[in-house]
Amino acid sequence: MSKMKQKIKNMIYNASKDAYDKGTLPSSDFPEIEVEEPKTGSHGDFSTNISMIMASIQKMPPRKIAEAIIKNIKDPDGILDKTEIAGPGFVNFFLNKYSWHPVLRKIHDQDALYGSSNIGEGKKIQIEFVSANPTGPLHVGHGRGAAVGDSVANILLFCGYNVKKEYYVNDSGRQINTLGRSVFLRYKELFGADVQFPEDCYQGDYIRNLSKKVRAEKVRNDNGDKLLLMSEEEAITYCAHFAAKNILSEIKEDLESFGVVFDRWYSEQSLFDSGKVDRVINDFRKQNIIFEDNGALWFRTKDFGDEKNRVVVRSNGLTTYFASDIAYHQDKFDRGFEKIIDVWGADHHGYIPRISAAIEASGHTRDKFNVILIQLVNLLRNGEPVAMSTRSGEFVTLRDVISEVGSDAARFIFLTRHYESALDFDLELAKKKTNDNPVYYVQYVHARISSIVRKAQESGIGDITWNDAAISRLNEPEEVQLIKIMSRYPEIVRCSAENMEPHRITYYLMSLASAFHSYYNKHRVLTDEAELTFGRLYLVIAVKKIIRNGLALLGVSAPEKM
RNA sequence: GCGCCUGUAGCUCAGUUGGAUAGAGCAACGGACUUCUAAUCCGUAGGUCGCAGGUUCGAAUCCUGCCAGGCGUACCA
Repeated sequence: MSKMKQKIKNMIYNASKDAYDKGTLPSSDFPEIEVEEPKTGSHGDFSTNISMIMASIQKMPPRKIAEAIIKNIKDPDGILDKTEIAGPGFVNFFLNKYSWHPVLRKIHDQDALYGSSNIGEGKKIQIEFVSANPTGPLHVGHGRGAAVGDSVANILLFCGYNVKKEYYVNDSGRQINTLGRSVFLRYKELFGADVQFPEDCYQGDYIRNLSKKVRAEKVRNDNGDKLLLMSEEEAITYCAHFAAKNILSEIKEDLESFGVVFDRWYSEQSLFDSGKVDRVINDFRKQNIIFEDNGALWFRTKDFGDEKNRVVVRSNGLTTYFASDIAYHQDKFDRGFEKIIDVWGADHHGYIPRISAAIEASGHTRDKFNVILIQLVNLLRNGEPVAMSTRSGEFVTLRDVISEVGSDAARFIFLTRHYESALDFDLELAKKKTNDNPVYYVQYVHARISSIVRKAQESGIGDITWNDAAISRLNEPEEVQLIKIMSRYPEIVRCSAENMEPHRITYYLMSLASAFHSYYNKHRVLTDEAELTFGRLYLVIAVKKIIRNGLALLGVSAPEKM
């Protein structure tokens, strides 16, 4: 909470108490005081609804209570201009314009840490995101998950959590086998074999490229046709490993160019190799949480609120993904994470009750498990849908998008919506350098201020530090407005962390940018008066710092020049 | 059928966790560059918050029931 808000709260509390002591208010049972910032300026800088809440307790009409409170308000620091009663009984507080100035000092002092907090109290928290199967390149949908996951991680870190980012690699199971089969068939084609390429194999061109890479790899030792001499099973396994490794390193590259770096890449196969999957299945069998029916092993997810029980080992002896997921999520808690976040595509939402069940069965409460469901991304070009079908292999990859519109624009656009609503991503729009495209609108503020600072330095103005006389010159309504907006930043960040909603920061930055651009157009920073210039530089540098900090949380750069 | 998400200005979306007269951008119209970056700004216009009830001082927000769209509902991943 902002310092200012806390001050107002204290004033209200003390005033209520004084009113009770004097007998104006009959009850000392005060509800929690809520102070908010009204959206319309005519309702003051802060406002409280306390008298409406108190009405039933005090058995008095709200406006009477408001009167009693206002009469007892004390303002030793002189921050108030006036107070008033409005509407059904709101008490509105109008602050003296000078009372906002200390916010600027705080921004300069805390610098890159302005807006940070310790609400996380160092709690170990893990966020797992992207986790795309290494069977093909990342596409735009994965990009949205990456942008959201990475940004949430940044925000939580900024708020005092001990955050680890993880990518779960599905490097085992059927789809990896299919990958190997797809590559091997294309490989055979390279040697003139006439193959009927099955529909359930991966269709994309990248499979052909991989088969060529397999051949090239082998060519160092022999004619490149070595795989044809192996058993089919051996060859497929070889291709599978080769291809998965290759694709995974491409995925890693793509993510890095998108500014996303993981702390750990966790292999699904390792859960089998270390025996963790077997162990958890055995444990749960003993506890009768897993039972046998019709030759398959079932998890009693229904007992934990799921709509039906789920298979963990099929009657053919193969485990389902759910089996390794149980072990994986148990392992997350075993590693000491107090809270885990999974970022999934919304089409996986049916999976939540299953994993929740597994977590509860492992002895953890389900409130420690959070899922962020990312809704669909519709890729458009000039308003027309771009074909995207993984089946035919015709999809626009994240790599394509980044190279076309840039990482900054892509990340920002992914974060301009709440992740719970579907997003239209228009490639042409993302490249536009107008107000249609808010990325540049925000970055432009940073570049403009950088330019002003450069000019100031050229004219010999040295370090900009707090100076009472200079700061007191900041009286223009647009200046006070800017400071007020800046004072809200820490609360925005906190809110964004609590709800795991990066878009709140995106919107905040747009409104700060808007206020700055207005100010810039109306007033000059570099004036003939040294003192005024100094004060205004102090102001705009504060804006610059917040823009930089906020963009950093979104994973977007803050350019000095544009 | 059941479950999850969505429904706010012509379009794309916010909405401080229940507050006062519901806000931005785009598109439309009219203005502002000899001055720190016009990738900007200022102004006008635009609304039955899907519909109907309910909860209370007060509802876009909470509860119920409908309507519409998307997704999911495998011994698939």
